[in-house]
Amino acid sequence: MKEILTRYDHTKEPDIYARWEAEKQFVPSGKGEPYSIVIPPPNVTGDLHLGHALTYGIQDTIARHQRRLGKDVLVLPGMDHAAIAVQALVEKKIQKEQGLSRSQIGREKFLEEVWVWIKHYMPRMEGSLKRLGLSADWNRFRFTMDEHSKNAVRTAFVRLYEKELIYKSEFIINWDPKMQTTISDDEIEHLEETTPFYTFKFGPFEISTARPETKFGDKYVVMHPTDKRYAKYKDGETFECEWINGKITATVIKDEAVDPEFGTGVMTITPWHDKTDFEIATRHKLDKVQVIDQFGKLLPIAGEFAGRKIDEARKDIAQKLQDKGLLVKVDEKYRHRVAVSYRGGGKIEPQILPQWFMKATAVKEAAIKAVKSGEIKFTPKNLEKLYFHWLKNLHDWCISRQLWWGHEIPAWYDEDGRVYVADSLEEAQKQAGNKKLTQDPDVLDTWFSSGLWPFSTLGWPNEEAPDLLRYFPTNFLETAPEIIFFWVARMIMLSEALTGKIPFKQVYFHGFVLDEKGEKMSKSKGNVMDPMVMIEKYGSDALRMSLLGGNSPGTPQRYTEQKILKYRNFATKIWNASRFVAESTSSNSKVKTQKSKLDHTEEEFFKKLEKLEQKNEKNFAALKLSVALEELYEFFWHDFADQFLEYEKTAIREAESPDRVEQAKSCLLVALKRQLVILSDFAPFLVDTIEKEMLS
RNA sequence: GGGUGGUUAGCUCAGUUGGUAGAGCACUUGAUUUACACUCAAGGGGUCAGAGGUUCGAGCCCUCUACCACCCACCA
Repeated sequence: MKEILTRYDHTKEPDIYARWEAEKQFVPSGKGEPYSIVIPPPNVTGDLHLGHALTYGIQDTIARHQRRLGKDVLVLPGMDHAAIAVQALVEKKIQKEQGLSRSQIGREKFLEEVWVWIKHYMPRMEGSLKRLGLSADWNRFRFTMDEHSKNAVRTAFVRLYEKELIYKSEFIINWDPKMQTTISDDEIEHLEETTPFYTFKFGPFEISTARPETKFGDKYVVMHPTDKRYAKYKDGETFECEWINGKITATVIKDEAVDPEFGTGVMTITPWHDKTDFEIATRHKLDKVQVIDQFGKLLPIAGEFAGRKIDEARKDIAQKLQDKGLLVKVDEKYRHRVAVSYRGGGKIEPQILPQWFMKATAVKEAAIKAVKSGEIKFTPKNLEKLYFHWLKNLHDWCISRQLWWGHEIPAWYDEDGRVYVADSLEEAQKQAGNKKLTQDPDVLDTWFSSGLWPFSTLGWPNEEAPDLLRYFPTNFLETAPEIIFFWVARMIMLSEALTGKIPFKQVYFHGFVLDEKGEKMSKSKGNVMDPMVMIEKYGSDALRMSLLGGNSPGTPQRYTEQKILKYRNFATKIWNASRFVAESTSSNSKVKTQKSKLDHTEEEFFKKLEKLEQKNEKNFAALKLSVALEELYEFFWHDFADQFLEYEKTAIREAESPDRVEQAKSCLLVALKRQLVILSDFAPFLVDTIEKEMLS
């Protein structure tokens, strides 16, 4: 036998993966009980981060375990076009490289640039996923913007429209003036800000606002119906009132949305630019007036301020009100939250615009039931509460985006503005006769196509697609709790609406991977740890085990290189214990254990090993991967390597009969092999190498 | 304002049918012609956030309090 190194050489891992692929190890056999995982497609926004390494590590560990149990395992890989995220990055890129904005470059050219981006990053990311050891069937790879996905999206849109679950309507939406698009409520984050808070006279009332620049069109003054201070003012009553640009006629409105405790308990409303105000105005059928345009500039209604940017005009407007003697007081240190686009970073300005919506009410009951009934299980279970809470308060989902990169909306308009929804222009033309049609310029929210992912990847809308029949609903979905609403809930809703089935049976949520200070890793903070660099340094298995071990589902973990060291050392330990067993048993290939001959120590050891195997299976069934790994670590290192192996080593050296030596060797070999089986879920590269180099 | 999770060794964290407190790192002492120094052996270090309750028995179940983290919400 050739000399074996004292270290596991992880640099050969890519070759091992290539061999696995060549041997078609990850192509489902089609035999046995099906077990399917459709991976959460990473955004094609760049390189993978540690969260990806964690999620795919969990999925692959589960997949390998199921495969080892004899199931017909499909792991379907794919990637997401990430409409707004990728568009923002490409816009930044062409701005930097060519000094051009997207409008300067034009839609067609811009999309070419996007594809250049995609084609650059997609292969890199595929390589990374393979480097993580993800045992996926790459023949079934899907991209959310490939032809198949496009077809699925069009079909879904048309069907939902026909079921009246999708509609177009004017509604108050979140407008991002920076990206020039609508975004959904979930794409907003709230940042605290200190800003002056003004109180003005408004007729007989005093009203407070942080945003005087929106107040030009205000002509309704609203208070709580039971507020005694204003009992003498009747709902619908009008009065003359001096305001920014002269006299106006204002109307009193009573509505429960007003908090009597806040400020003066009276407010004026700006329905075009505020959600609450919009709702009040809608309830009372009031006029809605636009004051700010899509670029964040004031419209002619602002009189002398027209054309000015809102932020700049604010102080001057307040000054004018003060000059007119309408200012009561200013609180300079008012803290409030501003809505900011999560992706683009622009300040959100609500606007009323015609947009496409998906109705929530009709499918949310089914989505609640799917989880309540236990058809879909969440791990950790407490996230079910979060899910129910969100669904209960769910409102319609704005699915159109004024972007260029994304799925085109399959809707066409004739010259009179009539809409035709169809899965192709030809079909739309059939409905429209000989009228000239133009397609809706908007694209769909990226989560619309992601929401179809578990079934669109398996062949839907072809309901006879073999993969769909065999592997849907899928068994396991692994993702981060932060996208429980964006993604998990929407997949469940869309699946119920389009297939009548649940999309998956088990959802497993991992926690955030944080830096050593407990802070989120981000490029701007410079605390990002690149999984590929860690793999270069320590090997893929060490990285995987370090992410899986020592934490529990849904809870965040602080992560340092030290943690990888622990498992890199574990890998070395396994390597050397195996090396010792292999080298000492190589002379006699026909080793076997005969239970009758086992001595007490051996018997106890094997009893304990059997217990470990049982516990391992139980832990996997309960999705306690961390516990399973830690138990394995303890057992292998301390029970096996430190004690049992030492015991047999002594026996081999000091034994008086050859039989005793044989027995010791066979015990070691059997014990090692059984442990390697369990280990192969967590450390596939290492175990494969040991088997190939030492035990074949 | 509402919700969820957390508080266990110096640090980072595990720990479910409730049964004498665990790991990694760090620390102390020792070992070595060694499978492995990415090692081994021995050891120090914990009123498991605080208070109360249930129980023969509580890190674990219940109640309250404190602090931390995250999420949600229309406070103009």
